[in-house]
Amino acid sequence: MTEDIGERVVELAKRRGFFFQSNGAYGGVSGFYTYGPQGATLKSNVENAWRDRFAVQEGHQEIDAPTVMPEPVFEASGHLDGFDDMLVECPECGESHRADHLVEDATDIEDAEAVPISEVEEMIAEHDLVCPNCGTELAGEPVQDFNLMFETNIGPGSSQPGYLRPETAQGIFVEFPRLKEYARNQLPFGVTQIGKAYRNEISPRNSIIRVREFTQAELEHFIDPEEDEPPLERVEDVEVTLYPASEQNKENGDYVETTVGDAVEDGILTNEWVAYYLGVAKPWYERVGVDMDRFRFRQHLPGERAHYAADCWDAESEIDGDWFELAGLAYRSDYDLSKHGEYSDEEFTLFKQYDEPKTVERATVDPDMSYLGPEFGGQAGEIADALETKAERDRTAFDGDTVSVEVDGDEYVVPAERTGFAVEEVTESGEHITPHVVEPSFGVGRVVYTVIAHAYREDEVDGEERTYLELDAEVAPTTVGVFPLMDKDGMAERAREIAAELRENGLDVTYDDSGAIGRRYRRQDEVGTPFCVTVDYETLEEGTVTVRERDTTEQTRVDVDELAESLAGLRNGGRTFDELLAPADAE
RNA sequence: GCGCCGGUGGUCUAGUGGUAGGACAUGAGCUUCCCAAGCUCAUAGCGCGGGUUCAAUUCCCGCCCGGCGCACCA
Repeated sequence: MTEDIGERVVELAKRRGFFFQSNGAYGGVSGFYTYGPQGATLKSNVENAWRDRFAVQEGHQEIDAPTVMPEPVFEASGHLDGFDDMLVECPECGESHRADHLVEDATDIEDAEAVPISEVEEMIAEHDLVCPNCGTELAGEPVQDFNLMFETNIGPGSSQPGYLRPETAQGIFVEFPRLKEYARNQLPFGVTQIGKAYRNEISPRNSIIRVREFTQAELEHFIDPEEDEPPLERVEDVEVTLYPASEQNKENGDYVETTVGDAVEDGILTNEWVAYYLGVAKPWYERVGVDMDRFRFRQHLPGERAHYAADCWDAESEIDGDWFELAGLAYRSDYDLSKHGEYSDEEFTLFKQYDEPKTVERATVDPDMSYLGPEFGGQAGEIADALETKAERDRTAFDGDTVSVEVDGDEYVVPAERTGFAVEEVTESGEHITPHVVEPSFGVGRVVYTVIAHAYREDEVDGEERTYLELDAEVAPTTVGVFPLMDKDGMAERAREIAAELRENGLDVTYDDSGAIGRRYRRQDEVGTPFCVTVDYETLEEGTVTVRERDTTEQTRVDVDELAESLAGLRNGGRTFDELLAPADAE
C-alpha cells in the first residue's frame, strides 16, 4: 500500500464524491475539477481551520475581492511581463526553448522579454542561433507567446481588457489605500483572503495538484520593516524539517532537523517573519492531517524565486515519493505596494508618526514671479523649480548677491533677494513609508489532496479487506453516521430521531438504513467518518446506543442523553474515544 | 506544445469487423443481524467527429481526455 496512493486516491475521490474532472459530459477540459459532496465539505472544513488559525487567532481581517481585474493592475504587479514567455520550438528534435533566453545569451541584451516577438525572430536569424539540444538552425521558426493569465474583455466591445487574477494577493494589494484606513493607519496589520485564482497552465497534471482554477488562502501581513518584529517566542520551540538552498545544491544534501528558534539563531532562517509563519504553518498542517513524516520546508533556490520575492520557503508534502508545494511563505518586501503606488493614482504609503516630532531646519524659496516672469519669460517656471531644488541641496549658494541655476543647459542668474530664500524651522511629526509584506500563501486543493492521501489506509477486519480514511474529526466531511441495526421494531424511527437530534446540536450526520450493518460501516470508513452510532434493541429498552470508532472499529455504549455532548467532545478534541471506553466512574 | 502509451456501465476490467461479458457498487424484494454474507430481479457502458466497409466498439485519420517523459510552473 505504499505505492500508487495517488492512483487509489483519485479512484476513491471519483467514486465517493471528493473530486472529479469537470464537464465530463462534454469530454472534459484539462485542468478543471469539481469538488463533490464529500470533497466540498472537506475543503470547506480545511478553509475554516485556516481561517481560524491565520485570521481569527492572529487578529487579521478577511476580505473577498473580485477575480477579474483590469489590465493596468497586472502591468503594475509585473504579471504581464513576468509570465509572458516566448518559446521557440526546434524543428528537428521538437524541444522547446525560451527564445528570450537564447537571444540574451547571444547578445548583450539583458531583458529580451521586453523585445517584441518579431524582433526576437529576426535576432534568431541574424545571430544564427541553433537549438541548444541538437544544434539545428532555429532561423525562420516561429516564436510563440505563452500567456499564463486568462484574458477577457470587460463590458461590451474590447475597449477594456481584463484578466482573471493569477493569485488572490493582487485583490488585497490594490485595495491597500482603503484597507489601511480600516486598520486606522496602524502597522502592522494583516488581511486574508480565501478565493479562486486562475492560471492557464500549458500542461495541467497530477489530478488536482496542478490545475487551471484553484483556491488559494493567502495572508498579506503589512509591516514596518524598521520596527515590527514577529512574536517569535510563540513558535520558537516548534520543530521543523528544513531543506535550505545550500543543502539542495550539494550532491547528498541533507535536511536540517531543528526548531524555529534555533534555525533563526543559526542563520538558516534569515527572515524572522518568514520564520514565524513557518512556525505557525507547521502545527496547522499537522492539525488538519498532513503527515509530518512526509512534510518539509524547502527554501527556494535563487533562480527559482518569483519576481517579487526577496526570500521564500515552500511547505512541501510527499506522496508516492514525489514532493510538491503546499504553500509558499514569501517576504515580498515593498515590491507590490511600491509598484501600485507608481502605476496608480493613489498613495500606497502610510503615514508613520514619530515618537517625538522632529524639528528640522529647512531651506525654502519663494521666488518673486513678478520679477522672474518679465525677466526670463517662458523659462521662469523652470527656473523657480531649479531654485527650489538648489535650496534643498546647497543652501550656501544663496549666500552671495546672486544665485545661478542651470535649466536645459543654459545658465540663469537671479538676484538673491528675488529668490525669497529663507531657512525655517519646520516641525515634522512623521513620514510616509511603504510597508513591507510578508505573505503566507496556501493552496487549498493541494492540502485537501494531501490530507486524503496521507489519511488513506488499507487493513483487514475479520479477514475482509477494508479501505478507510483516517481523517481528523475536525476536517472529516461527516462526523457521525447513525444506523438502525435493523429496519424493524421501531429501530429506524428511533435512529432517525437521534440523527435529527445530533444535527440540531451542530454535528454533520449521515443516516443510513440500507443493507447489512457492516456494509454501512465500510461506507462511512471510506469517506473518513470518525464515528458511527448504532441503534439496537438495547436502545429501545435502556436508552443506550453503541458508538463505534473508525480506526480501531472498537465500540462502546453511550447513553442517548449524553450522546450529542460526547460526540461534540470527540470532534473538537476535548475528549478521546479511549475515555469513552473507560468511563470516568472507573476510578 | 512535443514524444510514447492508453480511453468499454458509477468504479475496476474481459473481449470482438456482425454493437458486448464479469466483478464491485447502486436500487427493489427475501433472508440474516454489530463489521462489504447469501439468493432473486432491476438500472447502467464501447470518449467525440470523419473515413474505409454491406456492417466499425474493433481498422485508418483528426480532435478531446488521461498517464509517463521533455518543456513550462511567473
